[in-house]
Amino acid sequence: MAKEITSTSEDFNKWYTDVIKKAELVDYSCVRGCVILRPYGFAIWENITGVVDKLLKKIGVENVSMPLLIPESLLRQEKDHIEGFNVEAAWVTCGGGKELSERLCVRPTSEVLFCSHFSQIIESWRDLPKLYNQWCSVVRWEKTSRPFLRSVEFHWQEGHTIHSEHEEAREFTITILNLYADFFRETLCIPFILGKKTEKEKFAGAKETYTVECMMKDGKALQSATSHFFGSKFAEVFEINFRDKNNAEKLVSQTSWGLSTRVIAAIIMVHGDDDGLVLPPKIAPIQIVIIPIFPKREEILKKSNEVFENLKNLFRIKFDASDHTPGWKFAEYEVKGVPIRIEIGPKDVLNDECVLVRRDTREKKKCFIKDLKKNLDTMFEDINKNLYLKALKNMESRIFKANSWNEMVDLLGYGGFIKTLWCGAPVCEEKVKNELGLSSRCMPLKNKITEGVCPVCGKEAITEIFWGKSY
RNA sequence: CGAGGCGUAGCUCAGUUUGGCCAGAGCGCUUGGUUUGGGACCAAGAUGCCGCAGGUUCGAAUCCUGUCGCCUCGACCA
Repeated sequence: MAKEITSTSEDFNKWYTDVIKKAELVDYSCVRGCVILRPYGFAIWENITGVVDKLLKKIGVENVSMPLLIPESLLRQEKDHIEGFNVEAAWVTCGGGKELSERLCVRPTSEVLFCSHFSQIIESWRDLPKLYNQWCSVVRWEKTSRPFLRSVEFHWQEGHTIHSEHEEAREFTITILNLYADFFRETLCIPFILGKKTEKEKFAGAKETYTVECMMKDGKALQSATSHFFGSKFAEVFEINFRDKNNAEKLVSQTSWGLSTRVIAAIIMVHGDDDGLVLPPKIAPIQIVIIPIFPKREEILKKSNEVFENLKNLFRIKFDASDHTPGWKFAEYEVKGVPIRIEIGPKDVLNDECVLVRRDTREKKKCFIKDLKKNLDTMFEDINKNLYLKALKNMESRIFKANSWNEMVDLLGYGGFIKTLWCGAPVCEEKVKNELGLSSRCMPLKNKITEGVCPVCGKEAITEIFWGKSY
């Protein structure tokens, strides 16, 4: 066996790093915490950005590009914001062989750059809203890093919008959250809990932070996309004001939201199995691979090529005529998570057939070549459905309700989310964190609270909340 | 940043305790041939400043000091 992958049951963390290496998604670079996205890994990201970019443009978001560097004085203007990012900031202190008079921060996020720009270009209510986004990479000096999950440099999109009214901004925060949610469900086949972060867990400088909270196969949580409502918190500091319809001066209301290469970690850990990646068809760099069983036999090569030519404009498809054995290729494309493979061998050529094999279920199916297109379409649909439902089942089976502190303690060993009521007090959240090792994941948007008490302090509860271990 | 583990061939590792026939194995890679419906086989090859820098010693992969990097678990974060 050439490519050994640690099994998920033996060591989930090792399995994860094995998979990303064996599937050739990343390689480690010579800079600590910075990884190289290899062609196959970057292709996944390109497919993700392609879909998300389209969704954003559909609702009127425009792409821009902000500088990589932020002057220290600018970054320091909003107090909560710099506090949140201070420890993980990377600084440029030298340029052109000279010490700089002011340090420049390599952007950890671009709120302040957008703010300072907005303050320049906004004058009238007619200029609003501005719905901006940029695709870029940012740097956060993380102490420990793991590819896709947490790295010093990572790629993402960061959206920044300003609106004339708080209500409109808040609504937009939720619009984006729902856009992310649709993307996770429809494109990535990943289930999630939509919710609001607690004060403790929210973004540095935000008034409210909303999250797409996903559960990995091992029961741990991954905050996979976020959307923040700022109100006028930044607008005040950066003086982003405008004249409203009554000629009164007014501050804008603001949002920001982001989705990073971390979603690739989610894809790996939600769908993957002991044989490697299982990629959702819509973002798989190779959706179909054709494997000829005897690539040197002319009739097989010819038939395979014919199939390839017929499908190549409909799907992202690869024809592998290399001289590896079929068994080697089967395993190789399974590691890489290719959703469907087409086998064409001597028996098939005789009947003008081929064999379709699904990555997610391993199901094999004979198919007449003339019916391929139709069969592939339905198979892709099935795969999409199956991936989502399987992941949903796993998540739901790992959400445990607890009514008391003792029940919470009893549920600790199972791995997953614990759902309780909560009084809203930070001390209770702190206690759960310190004594149970669980952080609050989110307060669900679909809050079904009627009445009850907080299991930590016994006082009246104001919300439902999910607890869990997170990546 | 705290606790632990690890750096030897492209990869996985043996060798380190007890310094000296100790530069090794398997996989991969190259070439040729036979194979091919679940990671094929045979033959012939190529590949190393033993992470890096100092030190101890007649002699260091092996002992000492420093340093860099990686992994796991905490803390912190998307």
